[in-house]
Amino acid sequence: MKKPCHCAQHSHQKQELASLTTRLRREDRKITGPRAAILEILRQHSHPLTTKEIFAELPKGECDLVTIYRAMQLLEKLGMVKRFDFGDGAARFELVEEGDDGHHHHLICTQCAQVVEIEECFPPEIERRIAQQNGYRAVTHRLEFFGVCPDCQRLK
Amino acid sequence: MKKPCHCAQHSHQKQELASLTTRLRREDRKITGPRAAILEILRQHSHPLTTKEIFAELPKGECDLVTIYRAMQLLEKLGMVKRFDFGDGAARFELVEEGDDGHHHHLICTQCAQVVEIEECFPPEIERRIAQQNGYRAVTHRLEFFGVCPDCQRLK
DNA sequence: TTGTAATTGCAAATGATTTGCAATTAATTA
DNA sequence: TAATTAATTGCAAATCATTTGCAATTACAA
Ligand SMILES: [Mn+2]
Ligand SMILES: [Mn+2]
Ligand SMILES: [Zn+2]
Ligand SMILES: [Zn+2]
Repeated sequence: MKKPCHCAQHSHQKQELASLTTRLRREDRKITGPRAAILEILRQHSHPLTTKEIFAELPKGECDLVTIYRAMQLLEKLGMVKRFDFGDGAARFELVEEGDDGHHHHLICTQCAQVVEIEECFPPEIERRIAQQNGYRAVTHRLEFFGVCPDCQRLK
Repeated sequence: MKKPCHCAQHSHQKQELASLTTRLRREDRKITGPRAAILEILRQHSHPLTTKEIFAELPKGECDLVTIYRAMQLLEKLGMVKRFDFGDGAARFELVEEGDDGHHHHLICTQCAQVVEIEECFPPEIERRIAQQNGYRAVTHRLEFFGVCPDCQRLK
């Protein structure tokens, strides 16, 4: 049996798993094998995953693809994951910290699909102006960047 | 037979239609009934249209839905239309002026889907910084705004 | 342990888009 | 103007991601 590790990094992760299951139970949801496994996989990745990428990482037979689709719908509704759209027809999901809305953007390589998490956001003042000029309320945006990553430039 | 009209507006449209067919022929493409009809519909709209919106506007029996899908693929490849993704599963297309790449954005009402064409773009200097910091080249972006339009605010 | 609502698997349905293929046609060419 | 041919089209069927119906299973509160 492994000794439990209490370093900052791992205690953070443990914390997270507990808080995730708590969030589910708070909504009268059950912690099931498939859900725990899905959350675990999402926790191990810093970039958004497609439904079938999650499926592929799951020990074979752990659960049906449909179950993942249903889980992602639920988790999104509960605000536990954020859905992203890279424009290739498959939705991607990323875990969201409690209390956060998960809004952020990515830079995706058009050749190998490598993903970089982006800190920058569309300037709020410009967005406010756009909303105001058109009389729209509660305006937000979807934004993703595309380009050629360093590796793919080399292979040119 | 109707007399030809030479007012600014119509001559502009004629010009455009001619230039559109020219662009096609330049690539050894044929000007067919369906294509002319599709281009004509696109010319009459200032917002992007889905394939089935185009289909619906076409005189019934004018052409098959598949033909529109194929036409949009061709027109996109030739740079005559720009494809947009509002995240609802259906691609939208807008005519692009010759020599232009059609890059721009929209503000979409999340309740009634009303669309506003947006002039603003993501600040180039910030995009340049994002590209540089990550070693990416040829970086561009996809960006759409979402909010509640004036009409839908009233109906609240 | 029991009761019950939540969850799951499996098959089938959807909806958008693509593909195969034989018949049709626009645009040359003779 | 008629013959020639590559491009185009219609129709059916195939794909792909995602959703839905339903009966069997299960988490978990009492
Ligand atoms: Mn991310
Ligand atoms: Mn537009
Ligand atoms: Zn943003
Ligand atoms: Zn832009």
